[in-house]
Amino acid sequence: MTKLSGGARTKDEATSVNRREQILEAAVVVFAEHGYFKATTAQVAEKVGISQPYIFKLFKNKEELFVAALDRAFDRTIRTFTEVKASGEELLRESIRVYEQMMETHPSEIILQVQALGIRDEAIRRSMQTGMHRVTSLMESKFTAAGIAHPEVEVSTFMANGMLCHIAMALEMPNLKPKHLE
Amino acid sequence: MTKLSGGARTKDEATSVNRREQILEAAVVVFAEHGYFKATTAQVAEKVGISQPYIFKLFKNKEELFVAALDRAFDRTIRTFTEVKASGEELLRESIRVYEQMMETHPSEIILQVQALGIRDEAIRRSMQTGMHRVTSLMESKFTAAGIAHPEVEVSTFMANGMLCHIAMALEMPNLKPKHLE
DNA sequence: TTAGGTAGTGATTAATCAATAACAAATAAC
DNA sequence: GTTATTTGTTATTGATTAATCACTACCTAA
Repeated sequence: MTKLSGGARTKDEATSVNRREQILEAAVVVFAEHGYFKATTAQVAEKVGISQPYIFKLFKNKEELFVAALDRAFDRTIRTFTEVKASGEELLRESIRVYEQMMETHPSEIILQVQALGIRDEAIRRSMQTGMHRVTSLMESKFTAAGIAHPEVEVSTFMANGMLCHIAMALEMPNLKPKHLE
Repeated sequence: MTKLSGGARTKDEATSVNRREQILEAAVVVFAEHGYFKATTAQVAEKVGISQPYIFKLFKNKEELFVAALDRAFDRTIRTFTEVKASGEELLRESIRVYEQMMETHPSEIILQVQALGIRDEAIRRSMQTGMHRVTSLMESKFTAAGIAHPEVEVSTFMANGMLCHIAMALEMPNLKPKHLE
């Protein structure tokens, strides 16, 4: 086997870095399906194909695992919106488009964000706060750079409709989705 | 003591109807503070001044208690918006006003609604669905009766901003509140 | 060849809590 | 004044599950 440093090994090899990723991927799905408290670390482990205790070698506790999964979801959100290259008028339309795309490709991460809204846990709330702040700030700078008239108001409306969309999905109420999207 | 039927006795008397109300009032606060899963029936009981098992004489289980508390929160929301007597232009402004008032007078019920968004439990989700539907339908009929141009779109925007407001409160992020409110 | 690191497991536990059962006291009814 | 009903309590348990501990197998570098 070739000598390799760090995490740059082949994909199916079990480095702890790979395991972390696998666990996170499973955790997002399990947490989204059952909710933070009902989901068990055993379910996550089973999905990955490892033993339940091993999760605690890579994550300090269940809370930290959830926070890491949540951060992952926000990372994707940020990345998705960052990649939007559109100017002026089209920025809003294009942002909505990629958002809707993300709802289809990564529904569990959306559900996770909705769940985190209601969890009263300190660490999770902080993670949620910074996540929301990151998205808001990003959109504000993009809207401003695009020369949109009242960026603050537009971003606020964008976030409001985005959250209503999230909620419609989490509650399985398609009729609740923002109306002017069509 | 006068013989009375139903729940129309003096307030400090311990009829099961009164107890139900007391328990619900306490439950709203306890659930809002700790979240559905972390909150214990013992905490609710302590706040009322009764024993923990007695709660199960009046509510089948914890889930039913939460659902009853949630329904109560939506009942108030509905009542609040129903009482708005304003026509045309002013309906929206007045609706926002009473909503903001409710956020100050009954914050726990708002928090409860946000929490319920993320709970994956069947019964709770159904209750949340009908709650959201009731509010949406009510506002739609009011907006329509007031002769507002595109009632569906206006209601959707109203709901979106309302939910963002809820979220801003639950996350303690005042900056997240809809911008055009000021 | 041995010393050390990485990846992983099985067994267990300590704590928590919803829910039940069995009992008691007060109130109302006849 | 005795019976029935409502209102409540104490004691207890059954189930769940995050987290720890002690241990093994394997690889690799000197």
